[in-house]
Amino acid sequence: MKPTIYDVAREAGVSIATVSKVINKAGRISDKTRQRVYKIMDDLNYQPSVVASALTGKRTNTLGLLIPDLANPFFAEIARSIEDRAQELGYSVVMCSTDNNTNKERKYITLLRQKSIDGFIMASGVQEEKILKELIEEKVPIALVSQEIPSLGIDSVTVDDFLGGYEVTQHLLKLGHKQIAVLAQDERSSRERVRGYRQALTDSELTVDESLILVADSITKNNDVRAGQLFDREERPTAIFACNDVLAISALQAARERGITIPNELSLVGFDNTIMARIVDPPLTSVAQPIHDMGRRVVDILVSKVEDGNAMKQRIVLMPELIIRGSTYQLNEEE
Amino acid sequence: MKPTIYDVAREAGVSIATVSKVINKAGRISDKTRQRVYKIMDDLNYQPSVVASALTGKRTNTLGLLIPDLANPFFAEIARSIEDRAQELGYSVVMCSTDNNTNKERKYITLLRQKSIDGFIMASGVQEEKILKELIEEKVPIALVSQEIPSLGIDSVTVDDFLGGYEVTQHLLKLGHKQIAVLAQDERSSRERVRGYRQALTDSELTVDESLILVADSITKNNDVRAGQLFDREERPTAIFACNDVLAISALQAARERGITIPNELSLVGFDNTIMARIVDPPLTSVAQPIHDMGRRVVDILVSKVEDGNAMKQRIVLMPELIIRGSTYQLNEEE
DNA sequence: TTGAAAGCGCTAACAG
DNA sequence: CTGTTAGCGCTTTCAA
Repeated sequence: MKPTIYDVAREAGVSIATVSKVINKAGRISDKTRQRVYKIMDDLNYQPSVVASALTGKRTNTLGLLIPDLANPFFAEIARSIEDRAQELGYSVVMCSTDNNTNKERKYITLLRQKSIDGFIMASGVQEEKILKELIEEKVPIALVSQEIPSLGIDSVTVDDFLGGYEVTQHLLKLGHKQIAVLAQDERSSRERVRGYRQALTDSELTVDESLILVADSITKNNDVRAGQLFDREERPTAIFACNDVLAISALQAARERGITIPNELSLVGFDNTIMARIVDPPLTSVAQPIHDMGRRVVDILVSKVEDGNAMKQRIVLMPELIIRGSTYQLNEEE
Repeated sequence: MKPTIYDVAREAGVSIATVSKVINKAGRISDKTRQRVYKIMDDLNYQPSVVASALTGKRTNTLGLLIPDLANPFFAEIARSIEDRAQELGYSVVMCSTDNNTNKERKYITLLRQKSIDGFIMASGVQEEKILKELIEEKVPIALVSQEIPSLGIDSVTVDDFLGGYEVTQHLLKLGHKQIAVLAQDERSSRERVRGYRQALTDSELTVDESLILVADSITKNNDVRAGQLFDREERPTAIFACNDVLAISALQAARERGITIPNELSLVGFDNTIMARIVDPPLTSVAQPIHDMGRRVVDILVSKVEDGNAMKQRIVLMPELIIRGSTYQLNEEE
């Protein structure tokens, strides 16, 4: 059997209260007893039970992470950075892939609440505000990453999607592109990026051609079809801004299948700057999100809320960075 | 405050024991009381506390997953499939990226044991057998995935790495390659793959040129340098077998930098068939592991051990599948 | 500086 | 079929 606090107390010839105090570095314990207790704990290889201590109202030191899809490189990287920071602060994290499905979100949340986790990080694009409201009402600490819901005033760490979209578009405009298509996802972040795109066009006194903006259906995998639509138009766009690298790469493949060369005949920009952007050929111009930082900050925020109920609310917006690679190119004059 | 079993009991006018029984569908309860209790639980939005029930010796319904690196696409996919299956069976999973670092492994294991998780899945290439032995002695359920340690007789789900290496090599031999280099990692699985490579050569009555086998140091990121070494030899190999896609892709990039075209001047094979294999150009011939199946099976095994202490031990070996894509090519006669 | 004892929410005999 | 009660391992007053 695993030793309990009673075993330690008995061996050390003290009461369990004393042992508890030395474990938690609480109260005043004489150096002598403290040493003795430490020694016994060591000898017995005693590990306090988090379960028991949680039952008395202490924390479980466990966070829940709701994320759309762990197998997606972007989210996998976020998950990793979150996990690293959590670990540094003494927390474990249980991860749940939601596929952005409201039912799964619900299920996971109930499940994790039964397990008394200390707080939630939502990287999932929670659509149902009700879910979040309930959590807030019950004072469960939450922090969002890579999404924000201004109306609820929840702490969050995001990247300035609007700016990202704006910069991408400006970059393409500078290269001489006027026919810039957009491949978006049905998500808040995509919408912001598209807003940036519109703004950049407007600022350059160009009109927005709505037919160039395609929203991919997030469930079905028919992204290629979408991209295809763009290529099969009579007047093919000279550039595509994809709202994430996955979309960009499906466009890249669709182009390849049609013998359209990138960047000569088509410039392509992605978003997220995942590992995939670096390995395709030509390497993909993409907008980098400071993933590492985002994970770290969101954990810091959540933990501060967990450990101090009325920690200051914060909404952190980090800057995106356009990483220019080989997939974008000066438009030829003659075209 | 969250309602407790007492609140439910009081409202329903029964004892907590009765409530406990309806929650756990144990004992015999009249339909009438059951319905009443259910109704109250619903009205109060009562959620039983896993923490409290765990303290009485029941399970936490939580598994620990030790994995080298969540940000690595191969492991991310495994993690996702494990999580999906666990969720189906009512378990949550705590994920820990170990970087194959023994200290981290130790730390995570202690941490998770304090939290009374029900069992461990090790996808991490645990080197220190002692760690595992301890766990086994203390009867903590464990299952390995993507690695096996025959000496300890631990349940595991793996792919036949030897066969994978063998098939890759045969494929290359059939294409006429004789100078086949290997890029390996310092891991058990790589060693098996290399063993398959050697066997295939031997079976074709070719001698193994040890200088063609390079083992990458897993920590430093100098894979490119390794690949470079191969290209800068006087007699350049005509094919490279990389023991995983990441290595393959660094070789691909090194080749690209040197203007060596694939597959004309160099055939390249990877392993794992991650998403990366599909998106590079040319697409990478790679060995597919049935990741989805592996995750599922390993969870099934672990859960069966958790729920039935003396479930049968199993070591499952699944078959790899060589996926031939554009990166491997018939060697020209004249060369 | 230490210890006795109550209690956290639930389970599992056991008794009725 | 239902209730009483003694823990599970730990924290936390409150006394000593």
